[in-house]
Amino acid sequence: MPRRPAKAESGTQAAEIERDLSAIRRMMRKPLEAEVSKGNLTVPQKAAMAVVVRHEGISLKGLSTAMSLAHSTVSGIVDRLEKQGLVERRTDASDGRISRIHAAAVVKDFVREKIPELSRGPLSAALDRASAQERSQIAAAMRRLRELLEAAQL
Amino acid sequence: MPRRPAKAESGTQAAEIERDLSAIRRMMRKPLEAEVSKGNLTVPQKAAMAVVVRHEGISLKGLSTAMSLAHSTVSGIVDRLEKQGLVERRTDASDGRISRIHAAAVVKDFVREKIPELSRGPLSAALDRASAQERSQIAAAMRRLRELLEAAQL
DNA sequence: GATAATTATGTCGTATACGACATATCGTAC
DNA sequence: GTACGATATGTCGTATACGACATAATTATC
Repeated sequence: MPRRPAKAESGTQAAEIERDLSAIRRMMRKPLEAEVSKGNLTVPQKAAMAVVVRHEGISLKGLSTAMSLAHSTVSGIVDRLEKQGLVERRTDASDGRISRIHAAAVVKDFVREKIPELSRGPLSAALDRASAQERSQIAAAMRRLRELLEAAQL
Repeated sequence: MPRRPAKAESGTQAAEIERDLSAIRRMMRKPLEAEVSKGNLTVPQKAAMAVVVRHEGISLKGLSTAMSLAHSTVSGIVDRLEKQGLVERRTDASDGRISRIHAAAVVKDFVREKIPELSRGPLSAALDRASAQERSQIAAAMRRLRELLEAAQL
């Protein structure tokens, strides 16, 4: 028989948070998709480009770590970017296992120019509507939740 | 040269929050996958089952709304549950457009028994490690972020 | 009562996203 | 220098997840 504490139920909160996360994720994606259909990049592709431009020749491992995604996922993203000629894989000279990712010259300028606005996605727009204090609270809560999950993971 | 205002940069916060969300999502999924490979349900499937058991004969539209997912996504989830015989689609008698989703008898008991623990996923475990105050702060921040995104959506 | 607009699903193509497995390469121990 | 473990990547199968489109059925409009 599960105990039913009178105090705030973490189970109910968990369910609520899960729904919130689902909705948040969905809305963060939505407005960008419009831009994507105009021939631009998807959200993860954009994020990957930003990292690659900032860290020219980053390894796939490094990129997947930076993006908090599985290497197999990032491999597919890079595949698609490569197919569009936006990125190139070059095997490292000294270590043949590593495939270093380089941004095409055209893209570097493009990204450096556009990233400030590109990175101003729906999340930034939403945060602008909040006070500095609220932003800090949200950021702190997010960080805390991540820590809690990491701790529970062990 | 990007200006560096002394005050908190919402752009930096946004980038941080995005990374946190990615990591959070990943960790929330991970431990469940182990259970899944034991022949159980995936996270979205579990969530769908919980809703269906609670709302016997819910429409696909209703289910997708409850889950904050596109109807096409939920359609696929129901497909897979149906293939396993856990769920059944029955066209509504009075309105032929609606396909009402019913949980198999076996599943109802199963879910009613197991859901309390099943829903005690990694998120609940993580929240247990936090104080009641922290939990409230996290839940509030999540709700606020969702509201902000919804507002920005308009 | 026929037609148009709306609504609920289904389906398709594509892009994430993961784990499991395979392969190639490096470092190390021997 | 060879065998062995660790590491980096690639590949495969599956499950989300979405928008766009098609279809069927209800409702509204005339």
